[in-house]
Formats: sequence, structure tokens, C-alpha cells
Amino acid sequence: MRPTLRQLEYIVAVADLGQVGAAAVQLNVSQPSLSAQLAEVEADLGVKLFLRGRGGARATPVGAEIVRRARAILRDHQDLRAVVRGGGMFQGRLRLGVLPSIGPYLLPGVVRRLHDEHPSLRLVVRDENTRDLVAGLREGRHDLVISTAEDHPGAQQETLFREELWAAMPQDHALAATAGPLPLEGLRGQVLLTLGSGHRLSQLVAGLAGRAGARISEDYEGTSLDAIRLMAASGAGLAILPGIYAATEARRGTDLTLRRLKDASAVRQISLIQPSAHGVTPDSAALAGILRAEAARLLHGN
Amino acid sequence: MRPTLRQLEYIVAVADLGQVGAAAVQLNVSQPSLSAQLAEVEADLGVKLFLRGRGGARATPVGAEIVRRARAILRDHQDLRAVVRGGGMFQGRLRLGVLPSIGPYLLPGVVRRLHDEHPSLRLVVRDENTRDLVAGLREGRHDLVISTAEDHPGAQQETLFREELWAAMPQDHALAATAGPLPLEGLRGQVLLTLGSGHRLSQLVAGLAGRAGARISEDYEGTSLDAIRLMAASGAGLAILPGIYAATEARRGTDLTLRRLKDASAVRQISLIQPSAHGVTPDSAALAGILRAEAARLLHGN
DNA sequence: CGTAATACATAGTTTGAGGCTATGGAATAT
DNA sequence: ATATTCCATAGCCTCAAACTATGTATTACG
Repeated sequence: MRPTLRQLEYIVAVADLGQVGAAAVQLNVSQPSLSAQLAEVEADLGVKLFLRGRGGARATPVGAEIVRRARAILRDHQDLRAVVRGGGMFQGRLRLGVLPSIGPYLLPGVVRRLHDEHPSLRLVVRDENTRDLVAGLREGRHDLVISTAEDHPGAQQETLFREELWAAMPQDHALAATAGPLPLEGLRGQVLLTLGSGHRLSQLVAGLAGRAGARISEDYEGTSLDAIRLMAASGAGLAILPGIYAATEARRGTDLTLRRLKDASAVRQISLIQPSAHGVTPDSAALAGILRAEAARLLHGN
Repeated sequence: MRPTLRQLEYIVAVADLGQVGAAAVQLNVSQPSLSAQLAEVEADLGVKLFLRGRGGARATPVGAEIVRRARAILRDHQDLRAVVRGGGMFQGRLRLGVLPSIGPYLLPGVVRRLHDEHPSLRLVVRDENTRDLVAGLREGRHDLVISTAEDHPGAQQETLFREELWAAMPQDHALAATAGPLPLEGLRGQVLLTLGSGHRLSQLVAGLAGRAGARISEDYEGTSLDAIRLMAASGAGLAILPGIYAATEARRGTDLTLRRLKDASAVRQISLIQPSAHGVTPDSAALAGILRAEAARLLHGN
């Protein structure tokens, strides 16, 4: 189990203070002990972590990276004890994983509200695609995940909302001439724009395309709905966008025409997901409530 | 430094195998040693982690949570060692690669204008991090790339603009009390939020952090500046944002206070880059002009 | 050029966390 | 009842890591 946690603490301290001696004082160990441990770690890893000399100790490039990771490990280790002390979800650090097609549009209001009501909460947001979210929850990188319900079998779920899909097109597009919900048949022969494979949304859109007789553009493989919107604006096709995004986009006043897709399967259900062991805690229920309220505000108007 | 890494290994093994004895075998220690360590951890944390009996050992709810986090810590610890072992334009289709920290903010206006002026142009936008952009240009996935100048040696470049970096913070943050450009010394001791490694911006911010005596938060490793802004709003630290983003953000009317960083190196230069063979075509010069105009509009008002 | 100061490395000794063997105790199955 | 299965307790032992004392290298300065 090398390097030891203590050794990680040591190298972090040295990196922070830039001097072995000073770090030793702060760590309440003798300077030789610290030097020995540094040597130990370097021998063990087979890399020089610090350049030592009269000017103190400066991290090498690898050293800096190791220190960075060491910090993360030590922090997670600290959090371990916090779990026991309990205090619930709204204290300490809450690591929230979220789909990139939801997070930046749903969370701003939520974050503000949480920040106001629970100043001691440190919220950590990571946007990842579905596959990584699933893995992250299992491996303990996330405490809670906001994702599509169907991708997390066996986990504790709490439904947040259903969002319909919308099509976005330039205002001079043929389909922009009519209004109201857009039946699936209207998509026949069209080029659809969506996220790259690996994202849940793209699978959903692929299914729609198949049934509607449309095809998926191969032009875009990024992660950003904004870029899809841009491509739609340039006439590359119809951007298929989730309801939350479409709502914020419409609110912003855009150069695109938005039409809701009228089809039972042009919908996805978003849930708040936590590791199965926990059960529904009062805190997760409270967070779900906040998220639901925000979604309703965005989707069904102020 | 309790619980020890080894202790974490132990509880994970027990959780996995559901039996102390079997876990002891797998771990190559005697059963009493393992029992002793389990008792040690439980005493230390003050919680029962496993219910032991004839049927083996089953994790309690807290126990399961601790085990989950232990797994994450051990995985990160494993990764530590891996670190050491470890780099005719306006017609038809124009494949434009762009940094995710620029594209969605710079391009909307540009796309609209291109669409108006060159209806036959099909613009394909991909947002990728610097490394992938470089590769994409070399491998021919992109026709043009909008990126930082210094990462594309040997390629044909045309400077578009320089953008300064901004710090974003909640309005109740200490640094929000004063106004005007923020000198680097003001960042001392602060936690900075930026994109995950692999993005050019994070390297730039890491450099600033080093010189300013600030440190980079490890909390976020996604690809979206929006998520960084959210984290800043939640009080997780100072979001360091590129000028273009800051400008659109300010324009949108936000709950964050924005202050420009006053430092010669808190700047990045954005260029339009094409494979060296091409030379500067009239068309690429025209596109550069459009991009420059849009950047100026965003950065310096209108 | 020589002495002082600074900062890390090496040498030798001591100690306690954690390992081992042997055995006890509780719960179920025969 | 007795055997079996698992985990806990007791007592001993050993090596990783701490400490004190001292060495070495580089820079500063008269």
C-alpha cells in the first residue's frame, strides 16, 4: 500500500511550503524523518518528485501531478470521517454528477437556492455522459446523480420530471412555416443533429430518426448542445434538443424556431439517483423537491 | 491517518466476499489480524460497519457508504502509480474545430452572419479540447481550427484576438467588495475553478495559480464553463473564465460578480489555424475578419 | 578566500502498530 | 448432544518509521 496516506500528506505539505524543513515543523515530525519518507516515496515510484537544493524543494512536473492527486485522495479520505458524523447531505461536500444536456440549464437556479439556504454546503458538479455517470456512482466518485432513469437499474431513484424533445431550425426553414407540435412524420427526409454517441440523448434521437425516416448527421461529435444549436442555425439540419434546454433557449430570445415533437417516445424521464444502500433520506427528498420545482419553473413557465 | 489505506482495503475485501475468513485468505493475512483491524476501524470511526454472525459479515448502511468511498480512494491511489508510467472555403462543407471554452460564446453571431451571407455554406462545428484539435487538424478531421496560438507550432495561423481572463465569484465573496481589475496578489490563498486537465485553459490557470499562491480545485473535471460558473456561485471558489465567456455572461445579467485579472500573463491569444500547406486564402482571411469583428463586439462593447 | 548560515542527507537507536499462533465463544446443523 | 462454522480474544514478535546527532553542499558576506 505504498505510498502511504501519511507519505501523501508529507509530499503535499512539502509542495505547499516549498521547504522540507518547514513542512517537517508543520507536520510535527523531525526533518530527517520527513526526508527519509520523501526518499522512500521517490524510490518506490521510481521518480524524482522534488528538486531539492538550497532554495528549498520545488516539485518536478510529475511531482506536481502526483501532489495534485495526493490532495484529492487526502480530501476524499477526510470526507470519510464526515460520513460517520452524519449531519446529512446538506453539510460538507455533495458530489453531484449530471448529464451535460441538463446540468448547465437546470442547475443555475438550484445552485443559487442551495447556496442561500445551506451556506455550509459545498456542491461539486461534474458533467459526464451516461456511461461515466453510472460508473461514477458505483465507484463512489459521485454522491448523487441526475440522469435518465432507465440507465441505472437497481439504484435508488426518485423521478424528477419528464422532458419532451424539441426541434430547432432556422426561421427560414420549411418546417418553421407552420406552428404547433411537430408530428414525427414531419421529420421524414430531414437531417437531425444530436450529441455524439456515448450520450444517452443520441440513442433516443437515433430511435426517433429510424421511425420517422430521418437521418442523423455525422458532422458533430462533441458534447455541447450549444454547438448543435449553432449547427442548426447554420442550416446543417434540425437540432433535437431536450425540453429544459429548449426552454432556456426560448427564454433567451433566439434566432431559431423551436417546435415541440409530438410523439409519445420523444420524451425522456430524468431522475435523481443515489447508491441503492442509502434509502430515501429526508435530505435527498428535499433536494429532489428543489430540482422538481426548478424544472417545473423552466418547463412550464415561471 | 486512520483509517489506513490497508484498513480500507480490508473493509472493501470483507464487503466483497461477505466473510471475514475468506477475505483474510484473499488478503494473505490471518483471520485474527483482519478481525483486529476491522475492530480497530470501527472503534476509530465509532460506527459498526459490518454485522457479523454465523452467516458471515454484512455491511450496515453506513458501512456500505464507507466501503463505497473506500473503493474510490483505493482506485485513485492505484492511479497514482499509473501517472508515473505515463501526450474554396465558403462553399460546401466547412469543418470547423473550436475550443469548448470559445465556440458556444463566440460563434452564434458568426454563424448567423455566415448563414445569411453564404447560404450554400454548411458549417460543421466540433468542440474538442486542444489536444484533439491538434490531432484533428493533422488527421484531416477539421478544415480550420479556432484555438490558442501556442499549441499549433508549424501551422498557418492568423491571430483573431487576445482575451483576458476574468474571475467570477458570488456577490457576497470578499473579493467582490472591491471593484476594478484584480491584481494577481489578490488571488493568494484562493481556490480557483477551471476546466479539467487536457484543456489548454486549465494549464494557463495552473500557471497563474502557481505564481499567485492560489490552488486549483480538484472538484471539477468536466468540459463546461457553465458548470464552473455554477460551482463558483455555490461558493466553491473563484471561477477563472475567458473574456468571451465573461462578456456573454455579463451581458446575460448574472448573479456573479466578475472582475478582470490584472496580469500580463492572464491572457490568451486565439488564432484561426489551418494546415500549413494551404497558405492564407482570401476566404480564410474573410472568415478571420468576421470572427475578429464578432470578438470585438463581444469583448469591447456594443 | 574563509567563515557562517541554510537546508537537506545519513547513521544508529528506539518504539509501537500490526502481524502471527493458539484458543475461546456463539450460533446453527446433524 | 455433538460437530461445524465463523468470528473474537490473548499473548508474543517484528519491522516500519520515528527520534537525536552529525555530515555535506551551496550560498552569502566581510
